[in-house]
Amino acid sequence: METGRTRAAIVARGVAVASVEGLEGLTIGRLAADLGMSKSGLLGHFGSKEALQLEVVDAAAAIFTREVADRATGTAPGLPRLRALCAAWVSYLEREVFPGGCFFIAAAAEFDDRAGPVRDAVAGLTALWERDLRIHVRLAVAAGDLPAGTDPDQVVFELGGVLMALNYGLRLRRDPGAPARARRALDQLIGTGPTVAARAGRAAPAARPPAA
Amino acid sequence: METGRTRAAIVARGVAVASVEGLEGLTIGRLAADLGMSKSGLLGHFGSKEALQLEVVDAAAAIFTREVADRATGTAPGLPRLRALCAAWVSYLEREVFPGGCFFIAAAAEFDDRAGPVRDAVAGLTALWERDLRIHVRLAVAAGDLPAGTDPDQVVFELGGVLMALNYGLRLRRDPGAPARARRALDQLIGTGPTVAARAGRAAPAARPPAA
DNA sequence: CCTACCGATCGGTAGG
DNA sequence: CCTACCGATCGGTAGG
Repeated sequence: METGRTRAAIVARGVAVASVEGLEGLTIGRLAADLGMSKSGLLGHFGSKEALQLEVVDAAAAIFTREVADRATGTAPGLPRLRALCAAWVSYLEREVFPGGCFFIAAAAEFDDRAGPVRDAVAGLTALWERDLRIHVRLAVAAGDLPAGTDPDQVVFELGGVLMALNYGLRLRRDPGAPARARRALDQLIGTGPTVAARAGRAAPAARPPAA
Repeated sequence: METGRTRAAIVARGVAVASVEGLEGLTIGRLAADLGMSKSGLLGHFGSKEALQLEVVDAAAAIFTREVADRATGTAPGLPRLRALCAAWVSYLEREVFPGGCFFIAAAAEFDDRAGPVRDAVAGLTALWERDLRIHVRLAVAAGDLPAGTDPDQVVFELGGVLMALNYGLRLRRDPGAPARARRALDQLIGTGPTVAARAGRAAPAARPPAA
C-alpha cells in the first residue's frame, strides 16, 4: 500500500465524485482535470480504471467505518451497540458524509447486476457490515434484550430497509423529515424504551413468525 | 404519441437495458446494434438521448402499472387494496418483470443527485405511486382497519424501505429468502391477520408516536 | 430509415 | 510525473 499524498488525493476526490456520479461515472480524464494533472500521470498510480475503482471502494469503506462503526465502539455489545450503530448510521446520512448520500447503497444499486471485482468488493463489504449488525442482534437476544426467537437476519434485513428508505427520502425526495421517520422506524425494530420488561411484554415485531 | 412498431421495439429494448445498465448506460450505439439498425435511424425517432430516456421511463411506468397497480384493482379500497398492492409489488420483484430488478429503485439511485427532466420524471412517478399507497393507508385508518393516529407518510416510508431491502436482497445478495423476509416485514406493517379486532388489540407499529 | 461524418471523450500505451 | 498518441465509442448532424 502506497502512502503518496497525490495518490491519496486522487482516491479522496474519486470517492466524492463516485458517490454522486457513480463508480462508472468516475472517469480518468475528469478526475485528472479536477486535480490539475494529466490522465497518464493519474492512471500511473493505479494501472487501470478498475484498480482505481477498487481503491475508491476501499477508501469509502474506511470512511464508513470511521464515521459509523467507530462511533459506537464505546457502547456495550448487544442491544446498546446495535442502537448506537443504527443511530450513527442515520447521523452519517444526515451529516452527508458523502456528498451523494450513502456510498454503498449507491454502489450496490449500480453494480448489483454486473459481474467482476468491483461488484464483489461492494458485496463483500456490505456483507461484513451486515454481519456486524447480526452479531449484536444475536447478543441482544442472548442477553434477553430482544425477544427470544428473534430472527437476526430478519432484523438486519429490516434495518437495511429503513436506511435505504432514509437515503431515498433525503436524496430523491429531499425530505428533511426523513431522518425522523427513520428513527421512528428503528425505534419499532430495536426499541428505545428503557426497560427490557416493557419490550418483552408487548407483541415483538422481530420475533413474530411468518404468517405460514 | 407515435405508435410505430420500430419505435415501440426501441423503447422496449431500452427499458430492459436501462434496468440492468442504468439509464445513462443506455447508449444509442449499443441500442442500435442490439436492434440491427443505424444510430441515426434510431435517434431519428426521439431527437436526443434525453428524449429517449424519458420515453423509456414512461414505458417502465406503464409496465409497473400493469404488473403491480392493476393487479390490485379487484380489491376493496383501504387495507385490502394496500395489502394487495404490496403483495403485487413483492411478486413483481420475484417475477423479475425487469431483468435488473425494480426499474424505479435503480433509476432513483442513479438520478437522485442529478438535475434535469429525467430526474424530475423519476421523482414524479415515484411520488404518484407513494400517493396511491398513502390514499389507501388513510382509507384503512378511516375504516378502523389501521389504528387511529397512524401516520400515512410513516407507513409509506417503511413500506418503501421493505421493498428496497427486497430489491437489494435479490439483486446484490442474491438471497432467495428475501421475498419471505419482505412478506414478513410487510405483515408487521400492514398485517395479514384476518380480524381487525386482533390488530386493534395489540401494540400497533404504525400508530406508535415518535419517541419524543 | 440509410451512409458518412463531426468534435469530444473514453480507457489505455509508448516513451521519456 | 509529462507529451503525444492509439483505436473505440460517445451523442449528434448533414444530406439524402
